Parts: sequence; C-alpha cells; structure tokens
Amino acid sequence: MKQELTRLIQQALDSLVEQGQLPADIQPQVQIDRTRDKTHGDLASNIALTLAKAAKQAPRDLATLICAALPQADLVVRTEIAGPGFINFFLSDSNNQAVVRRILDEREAFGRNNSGGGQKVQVEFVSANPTGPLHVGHGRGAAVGDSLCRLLAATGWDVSSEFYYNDAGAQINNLALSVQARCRGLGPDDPAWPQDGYRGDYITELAQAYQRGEKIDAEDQHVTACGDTDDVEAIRQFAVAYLRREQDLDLKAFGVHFDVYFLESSLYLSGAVEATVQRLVEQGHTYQHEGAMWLRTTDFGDDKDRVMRKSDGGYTYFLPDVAYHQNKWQRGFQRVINEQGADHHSTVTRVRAGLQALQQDIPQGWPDYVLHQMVTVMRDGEEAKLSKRAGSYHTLRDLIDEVGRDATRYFLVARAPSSQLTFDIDLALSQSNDNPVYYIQYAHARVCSIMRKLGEQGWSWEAQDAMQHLGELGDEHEKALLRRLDRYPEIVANAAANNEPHTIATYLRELAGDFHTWYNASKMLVSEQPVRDARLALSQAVRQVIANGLDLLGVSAPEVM
RNA sequence: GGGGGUAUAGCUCAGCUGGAUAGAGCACCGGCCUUCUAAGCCGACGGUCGCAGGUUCGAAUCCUGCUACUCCCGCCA
Repeated sequence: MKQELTRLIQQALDSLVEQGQLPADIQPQVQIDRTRDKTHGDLASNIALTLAKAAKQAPRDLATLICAALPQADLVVRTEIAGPGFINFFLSDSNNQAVVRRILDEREAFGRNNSGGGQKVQVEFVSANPTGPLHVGHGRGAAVGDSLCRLLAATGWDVSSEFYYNDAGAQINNLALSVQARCRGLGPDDPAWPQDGYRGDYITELAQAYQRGEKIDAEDQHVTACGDTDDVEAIRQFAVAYLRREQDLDLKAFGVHFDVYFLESSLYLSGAVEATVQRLVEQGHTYQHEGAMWLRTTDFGDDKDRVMRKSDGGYTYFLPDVAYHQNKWQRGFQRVINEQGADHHSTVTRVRAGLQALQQDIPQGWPDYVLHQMVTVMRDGEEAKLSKRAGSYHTLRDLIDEVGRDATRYFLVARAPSSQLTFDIDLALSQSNDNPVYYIQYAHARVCSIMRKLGEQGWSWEAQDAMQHLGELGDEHEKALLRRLDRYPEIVANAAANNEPHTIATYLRELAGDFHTWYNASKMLVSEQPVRDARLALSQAVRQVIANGLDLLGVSAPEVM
C-alpha cells in the first residue's frame, strides 16, 4: 500500500520536474506514514514539507502542485492538503475492508513474515545459576526472552533458545557446603555454618532429598543421590541437578522451553577457555601485572583493563564469558540476543571488547543485549520482598501460584525492559477492567461466545459467503477496528526487529478496547443476514489477531471466561 | 569520581524511530444490564513531556549541559 502510494508520488514529482515546475536536481525521499488521527485520512506524506526549501516554494503550494500531478488510482478516493503541508490520502472502503478477508484467509499466519529468511538466531535468557529457585527478576527475563523467541520465529528466523549456567564455581561450592551443613543438622545461625552459606528453607528440603537417596531427572541433569554426607562432590552434583529440576518446574509452570542448556564447566573441559587465552595472548592484547594476566580491553572501548587470569592461576568469570560467546559465534549465530538483568550491564562492554581482541572478524556491536530493569512486587500498597522458602527474594513460583501463569507473563512482558517494573499483585488478581490480561482475553472469549450463540439461534456463518458482504462495514467503530487490524503485521515486524515484545501487549490492549467499544455499540446477531455476516467476519478477524498476538506473549486465549 | 538506565496526568505506564490538538488504564466524579458474557461501555476531571540551551519547516522523540532517582564500577559470577 505504502509502496503503491510512494510510486504515485514519485510519478507526480517526475512529471513536475519534466514540466519545469520543480528543479531537476531535487532528491526526494518519499515517506508515507499512517495517520494518527482518522480525520487526516488513512495515509499521509510529508513530501511537500521536506522538499519546500529545495523547490523554493511554500509547502502548501507545493503540496497542491503534487496533488494535481498525481496519477489516477482506484485505491485513493481523495487527497487533502492539511496542516503545514501534509498530503493526506483517503483510501477506498473496500481497500480498508480487505484486511478482514486476509486475516480469515491467513489465520495463524496473519502477521507473520519471512524477514529472517531462515537465518539462525540465538536467544540466551534466564541463565540462572542452580543455587536456588527462580525469582521474579528471572521471571521477567523468561517472559521477555521467550516472547522474543516467539517473535523471531514468527518473522522467519531459525531460533534457538539457550540457558547458560555455572555448575562448578565458588557459588556452587558454597551451595554444596550449605547442603552438607543441613545434612549434619546445622542451621544458618550455628557457628559452624559456612560463610555466606545459602539460608533458604529449600536447602533443608534439598538435604533431606539427598539423604533419602532421591533420583533427579532435570532437563539436562540426571543424578541419583548416594546419601554420603562427607562426599562434597556427590552433594554438589546432586544439588545442581536438584535445583535445575526445581527451575525446570518453574519454567514449565511458566510455559517456557529451552532448546539448549549450556554448562560453563564444559568450556573448561573442552579446552575452549585455554584456547581463548592462547588466542588473546597471540593477538598481543594481554600483559602481566602484579602476578595476574590482564586483557587490554581499553583498546576496545572499555574504561579500564580487566584481569583474565588471577595471580593464583584461576580465571575470572570474564574469560569463560568471552570463550562462551566465541563458541556462539563459531556455532554460526550471526545474530545473538542476550536477555539479562541490567545489573549485569557492565559485562556488555567487556564481552564485546574481549571478542574484538580475538580479531576473528566478529562485528563490533555483536552480540545484541536486552537488559531488563529491576522488578518490585507490591501487595496491599507495600513492597512484598520476603519469600520464606527462598530466604530472601520473591520467587517466580510464588507469583504464578498466586496470580496465575497468564497474568504473570503478561505483566512481566508488558513494559519496556528498560523501565523498572512494579508488579502489583492486587491488580493482577483483580477480575475486573483493572486487569489488562483479562480485558484482552475477555474480548477473545466474547467473540467465541457470539459464535456459540449464533448456532443456538439456528443461524450459521460461512466465511466465503460473509466475504461478499464486507461492504456493510462502515460505521466509525468498525472503521477504527479495520485500521487497527491492518497495523498488526507492522507491529509484529517492528517488535521483532527492535527486540521489543512489550509493544505487542500495548497493541492488544488497544485492539481489545476498540472491540469492546464496538461490541457495546452494535449488536452482532442481527436478523439481517448480510449485516450479520459482515459483523461476524470482523469479529472473527479480531478474535484471530488477539489469539495470534497473545500467542506471541505466551498467554492463552480462552474461549470461555 | 566513572559508566548504564530512567524522568510524560495524583498513581502505573504507552507514545509506531522527527510530524498535525501528547495518549491509555487505575484513582476520583456522573451515567448505562427485561436485548449477543457488566471481567464490558459512555461521559467528566486531570499535562510547563525533570530543568536550560541547541539542531529545523516541525522536538516528548535527535545533540550538549545540569538536576533527581536507580543499577554497576572485585584478581566475585
């Protein structure tokens, strides 16, 4: 549509140049935008404004000239010059109604595109270490990351979701010691309790399971406890598997799936870390200082150099991070998106710098990062921080159990990741128009309800027949809905291109609003069949788009509420 | 001190990559269920887009400088 109009304007400009009404050396950038206000028509161009100076004419005069020179076209009913010199295009009703046919035709595919062209993309998210249950912050990562995967898949990318974790570092050792202490009947307040041990009640449950000799099957870990309290290594393996399984259950309850679980320890086992060190040394960006080996990350935009090998011979976490991302690159992911909490933002520059130092033609801005800000959980107007089980923070499971999967996912994905999020439990629980999740789902259920009612009335509806009567759609509410539906594919494309799943949530809220308004203003099940057919077609189109959009957010679209 | 993020209605937030009169929801006030689901609708109220400059036909949006809040700044991950 925009292309068509662009072509028309281009032709008009060409003919004006030919007639000498415009200088031959102008370089027009024809831009067509959707209008924000329907009184401005359907589409608008600012071409006269941008060209006014070069053409040495007042914008409105120039707009008049361009309009007069526009070739005839069926889809344009009329044009109008407005404001400082915009050209507004009013498209034909039949053109605007065509979106309904397209939606009912394409169904689940409506809004999808193939801009990814089957290229590989990896989305890494959550990546929680197995030291405890997932908390609300991980939940935000899961909601945003999973929705991103769905968006990318919907736009033609070959998506792989990945969960990276450390199963062998100091934190894990700490975890094993905490479990061992519990096995020995110690509590966090005992003098013999490990320094910085994990204090949550789940450690006790873990210790009991270990002593019972429980068998654990996590997505990527399978361990049977030997029950030996002295065997710290056995405890470590068991604890990792146990907590991974816990997290799996959290993720499953949340409807989030991962294709790959990647262990930090595997980078050591495979020699990847050592190889990365070698490469960095060979490329000459390292130096020794005070017994440690440093990488000159300041050569690549960091504000200070970083230690990569400690004076005790061990590596800092920075190095496996670089090795890990080098591994991603070697796996052929030219696009990688890392979804993380913003408290890790300092690793962004560091990892990119490390990758540049490898000098392996990895693009400078690679990989992409989506960083989400903190989540605060509110209840009764107060911050709800404590979870007894986890010992400190609010767990994702608590939230899902309390407000349900759909509401949890919606609220965690509905805001721009860059803005801090206040999760209002009371709002998420409310079964009223306060609650946007139900507001959107209700619109979907309403359409389903109408269709059920149709049968009860002894009527039927066939898409094919209904398509003949789309001309019946024409009141203001219906036009607003048609406009809104028409935008959906663009919304999806932009959300995927910019890593912004929250825009889908915003859109659905607006679409549902348009629908509810229309529903209250007009009756769908009227006796006059052509009108009824047309309205049901529009309703079905709305239902389809809501279902498609909710799916991108991982939220269900119930038929009955 | 250095860096990231944020600042829009009383509250929670959008704002389609620079467009026309800045939008929703909540809260508050007033209306709408003998008719397809009232988890809904309609109306009213509510703004110096943090402050000051700059860029241009045009700025909430881009640039610079301030201010406030927040996160990070370890040979921890």
